[in-house]
Amino acid sequence: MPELPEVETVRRGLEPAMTGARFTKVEQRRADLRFPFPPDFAERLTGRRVDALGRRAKYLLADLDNGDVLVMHLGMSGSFRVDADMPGVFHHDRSKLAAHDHVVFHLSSGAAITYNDPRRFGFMLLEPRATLADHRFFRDIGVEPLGNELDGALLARLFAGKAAPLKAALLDQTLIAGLGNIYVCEALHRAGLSPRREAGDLARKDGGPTKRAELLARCVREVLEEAVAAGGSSLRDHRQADGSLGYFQHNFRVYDRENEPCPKPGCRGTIARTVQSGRSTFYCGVCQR
DNA sequence: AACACCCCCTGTCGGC
DNA sequence: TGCCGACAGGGGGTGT
Repeated sequence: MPELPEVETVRRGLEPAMTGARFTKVEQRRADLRFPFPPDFAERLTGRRVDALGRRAKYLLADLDNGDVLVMHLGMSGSFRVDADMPGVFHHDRSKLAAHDHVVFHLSSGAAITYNDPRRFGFMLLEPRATLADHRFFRDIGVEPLGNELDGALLARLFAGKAAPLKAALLDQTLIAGLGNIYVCEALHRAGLSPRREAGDLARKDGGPTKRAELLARCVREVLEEAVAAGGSSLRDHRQADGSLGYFQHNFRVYDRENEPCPKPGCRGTIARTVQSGRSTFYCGVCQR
């Protein structure tokens, strides 16, 4: 599920239970997810307090009271579940564990937070806050699309000289961080731009932004903001931390809508599917140029 | 440097 | 019904 709006939704769901709480017990139920857990993972977390729960791109960042950061990435299929008010009730004493529940955080708030991830493309790291920006996973991460920086001018600067198609450039986390396959397709449709158009085409010769760059920057922000407001998208029954469903999937205009009529008012096109960089692209060949 | 691929892993779905 | 391939929200690593 998780692109920026979904990760932000997870962050908001976990924040009340985590912030200010201490880890009273950490159950690590296997040695690795995508990567091995950090050495002594459970021991190093136990007793620590969470000072703040943040997000960078698609990463969740729990700032701990000893200067470390618990970094969590959901990969393709990761999710968190919060069971509130269960002091002393440990999952391994009950039959509450589900398949693919890999980590359980028991917190002094009384909440138990369970990480579930069938495909195990997610991972957790424990890194000092002071050097996190230098970590190889974070060193080259691009701009936050919902921060104040992303406008047509910046988009043009990022894309200038790039021969890659817009689809690939928007997916490139070293340029803009947090967009994934769904929201790239949606933003391009809103902007009326072909996913195949050269990214460099959005910069003028003098490096300034074209009208298309201004429009695309607006559409990227708009679709992400709407999705965050809707609690993200719930595909394949994916749920928010509190068990509720995000509903932005009902607002998809092109994603997973191959052969449906283009929803743009007045457009007579049909949504097509193609493959770019090994991922499905959904678009309307009539109104997206 | 800037691609294009392949891979990690499990579950689901459509076609035969 | 069962089997098999294709595909799924990500992204690190390798090779050209």
